[in-house]
Amino acid sequence: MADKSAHKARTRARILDEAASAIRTGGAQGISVADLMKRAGLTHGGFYAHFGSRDDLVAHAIDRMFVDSAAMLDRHLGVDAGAEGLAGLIDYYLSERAYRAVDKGCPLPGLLGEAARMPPAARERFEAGVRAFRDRIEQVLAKLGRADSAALASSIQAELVGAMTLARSISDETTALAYLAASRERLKERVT
Amino acid sequence: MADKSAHKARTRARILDEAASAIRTGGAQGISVADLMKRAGLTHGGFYAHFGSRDDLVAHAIDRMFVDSAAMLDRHLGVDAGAEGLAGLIDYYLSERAYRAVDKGCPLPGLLGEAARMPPAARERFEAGVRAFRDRIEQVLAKLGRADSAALASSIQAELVGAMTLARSISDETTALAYLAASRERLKERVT
DNA sequence: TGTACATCAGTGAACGCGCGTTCACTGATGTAC
DNA sequence: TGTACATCAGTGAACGCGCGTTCACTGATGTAC
Repeated sequence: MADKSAHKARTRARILDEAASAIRTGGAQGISVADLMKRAGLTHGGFYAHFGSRDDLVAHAIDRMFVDSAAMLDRHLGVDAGAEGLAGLIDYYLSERAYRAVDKGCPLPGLLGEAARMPPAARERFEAGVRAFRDRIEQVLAKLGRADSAALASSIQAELVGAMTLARSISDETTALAYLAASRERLKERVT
Repeated sequence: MADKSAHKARTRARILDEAASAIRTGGAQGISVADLMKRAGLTHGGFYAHFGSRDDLVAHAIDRMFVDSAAMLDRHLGVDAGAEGLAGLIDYYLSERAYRAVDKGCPLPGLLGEAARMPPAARERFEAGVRAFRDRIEQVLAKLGRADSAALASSIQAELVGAMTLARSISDETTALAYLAASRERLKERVT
């Protein structure tokens, strides 16, 4: 019995992993139940033993994605992070590595455009993730004594996600990487 | 005969208008041929007298959207535009009015996320639009004597589209408008 | 330890539906005489 | 000016397809005696 339910939990986690990866690449609208189950090595009928509906899966997958994202923020903006922490986050967030790892990393660039059209449960999770990201940046700025920490945090988040989304939308790599480099340098100037 | 073909051209333009509006709201993936034709007051079968396929329509609609967008840029960044022109563009682009007019205005925020998944013809048009937008900003900055005009133009474009896309993705209006205000002020500081 | 039974994760055929696309047609309009 | 014909924008039924979802089933595993 214990073995059986552990097995089920592992299968569910595998489906969620595949969903998170597929959504980052193709958007929440772009995934199909049958496709996902095939990627997880299963047949589509078994899906409903794990999730109530496609929308239910999307909401959980988005939750999952922001857990990874929060871990990334913690690594750079830990308790004692100062200006170097922020600079490290900027370099990492807009790195060539992050640019290429479309199926991993921050879920914001991939989801931004369709957030407004998401089913309510998924959207709530999405917005909580956006807020948490912004608040972490603001906390560091406030600790650095910036009076305008709230507005500056919003502005920095906007440029971070804007630059990555733009870069990913462009097919010419040189141009795409130039966008990342330009925003990396500008952003670091702005936080120091 | 002349009347007939003029009539057909007008119908085609009406379909394109509806498509541009629907794509801005629901994305290129989100429109359906039948839905579009109904909005234009026609039945779906007639669609193929005007366009070769759904993809063909999407490509033309995106072209169309960037024509409107170029007109907006011209208004603010005309031949003799200086710093005030840029500031005007920023205020306009991130205005509450532009935020609410999802079905008009700049096509970038709505299309960014799915650009990478668009059919080739549509994507080419999209990228030409992104380039034209960036280049216009760079020209003004260069004329103002900014040595870093290329990188700064990219960075400004990233924050412009990032702030609007973020704002549109958030359901709480106060928070959304705060994003716009924060980036408006920061961006104007950066270009003066 | 061995056998009989219960559980339940996963299978695969089937459903209704909306989609993009095709096509035979209609009927208003423009042309020829 | 009036009639007969040609054109063609738009109609609406039909198609094949992939989708999300349902469901009767199978067969491996865990439990009871």
